[in-house]
Amino acid sequence: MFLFNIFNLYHSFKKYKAMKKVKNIIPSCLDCQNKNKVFCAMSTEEKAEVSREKGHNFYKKGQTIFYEGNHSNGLYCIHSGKVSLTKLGDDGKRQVVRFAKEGEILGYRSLISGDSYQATATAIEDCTICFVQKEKFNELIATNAGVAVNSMQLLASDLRNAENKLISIAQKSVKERIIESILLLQETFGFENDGETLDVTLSRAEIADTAGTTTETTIRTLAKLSDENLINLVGKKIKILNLGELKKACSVLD
Amino acid sequence: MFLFNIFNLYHSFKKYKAMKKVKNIIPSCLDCQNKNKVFCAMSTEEKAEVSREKGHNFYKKGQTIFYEGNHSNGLYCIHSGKVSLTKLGDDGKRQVVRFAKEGEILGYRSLISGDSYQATATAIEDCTICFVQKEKFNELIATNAGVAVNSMQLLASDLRNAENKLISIAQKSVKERIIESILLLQETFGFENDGETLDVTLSRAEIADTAGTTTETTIRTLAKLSDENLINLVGKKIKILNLGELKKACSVLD
DNA sequence: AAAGGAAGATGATTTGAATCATTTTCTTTG
DNA sequence: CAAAGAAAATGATTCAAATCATCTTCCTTT
Repeated sequence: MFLFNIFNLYHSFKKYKAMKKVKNIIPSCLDCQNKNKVFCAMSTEEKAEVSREKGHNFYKKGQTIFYEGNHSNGLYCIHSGKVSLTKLGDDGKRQVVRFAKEGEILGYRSLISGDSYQATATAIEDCTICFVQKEKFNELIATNAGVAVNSMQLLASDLRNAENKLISIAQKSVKERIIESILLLQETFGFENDGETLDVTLSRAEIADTAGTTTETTIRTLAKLSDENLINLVGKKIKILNLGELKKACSVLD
Repeated sequence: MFLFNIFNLYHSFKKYKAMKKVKNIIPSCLDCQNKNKVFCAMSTEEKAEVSREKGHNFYKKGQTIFYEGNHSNGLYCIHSGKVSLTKLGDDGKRQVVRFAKEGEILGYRSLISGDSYQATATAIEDCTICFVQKEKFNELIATNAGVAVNSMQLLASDLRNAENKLISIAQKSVKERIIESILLLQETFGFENDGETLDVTLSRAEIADTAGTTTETTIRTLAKLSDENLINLVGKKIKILNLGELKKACSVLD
């Protein structure tokens, strides 16, 4: 009975911690510490105004922020947490298009093109995300050339990444693609304090959807990479043991 | 001897015709008949100015307009002719990223991102292409919001296409991808006067590079599609016999 | 603490497409 | 026109990765 209470207490505590982490107070854009590649061009007044009008929301791990095909009525700016953007193929198979973290914006492209959202955004860990109305963003783009230029540059860089990914998937082996996925995760989310553990947790299936392969093949390939001492697997955590070799192995020098 | 002369004459004539086709006089931007998704926002004065400063060039089929990795110092606007944009994979295999025809602009993305050209542009038939200096384009973007917005929209639409292509290559069979390539060619270049022959001529190898497969597989797959009476092959020319069925066959309903 | 379900792991089998090899057909050019 | 080279076609073989099937481990929930 005593043990049971301890047990319960422990769980309540875990939940409390999780809640606490999520239900942070949202700072206004004025003192948002994230580096943001688009909104950084705003003046203090503009920031204050956006901040006044914006909304925000909490998303637990696994929750969907918006769906591919949904009508787009604004843009999302990640205040904290990590997000995956996926698209569905004709047969329903998921493909990760990119990952995003705090400071990054989602769904801005649809505002520019006037389309509906082109991908589904899902929280891969608990998130706090602000929402800026379509009208506000369009107004900003029209009045602040800096914001417009930054948006264009972001688009251009997303496009470059998409095309590079295209070539990878078209031409590289599964092993190389899985390595690329690991490297992408490293570049996007970096390491934990130990300097070698990737600071994300994905299921094997999610990694498979990133590399464009199946779960089974991903499991086998990760095991192989572990055998080769390039990475180390502890549960869902991936440590990169030899970044240089890993990078070498995914060029064709292999 | 007489016959030989006729023969020579015939060949000279063919060459002359080819030359004539290429060495057209370039109209100024003011009376350029191409519909252009970016420059259409320019005023008459702006057009006149761009026209005064722009250059132009002739490219024979097979010639390269610019190379991936080259420093970008301006943007190309296709006046006539057809172009393929390709990227090289790490192992040197080519991948067609997109096709472009008269009215479309090439290399603008590099100006926006400040990178070097991200793809190689090659004339797939004789071309006349104008060249606008980087400085001029940047000036336009800064002073004409319409041009800026149009550029953004173009970027956004290129990005959407790239991501869709990514999913296709990642998830679809070779047959489906080849059909998609044929459909892409149809959408980009349309039909000849007969309303069924694709108005482009590509080698099997080029189709393979578009679909992300090998030449042999492309040949076999085209033959199969021909057997199924979906297309018809006469030399390098492809006729689409049943557009509806073809579209159906490349969704997974297959 | 136990049950149930999800995720991970592993083996066996199949298969689509690449690769290699050769032949045939077109195109170009001296 | 004939030779040479490129592109297309076809067959045989190999192989990487998907699929199918089963089992284990981990996590959640009651």
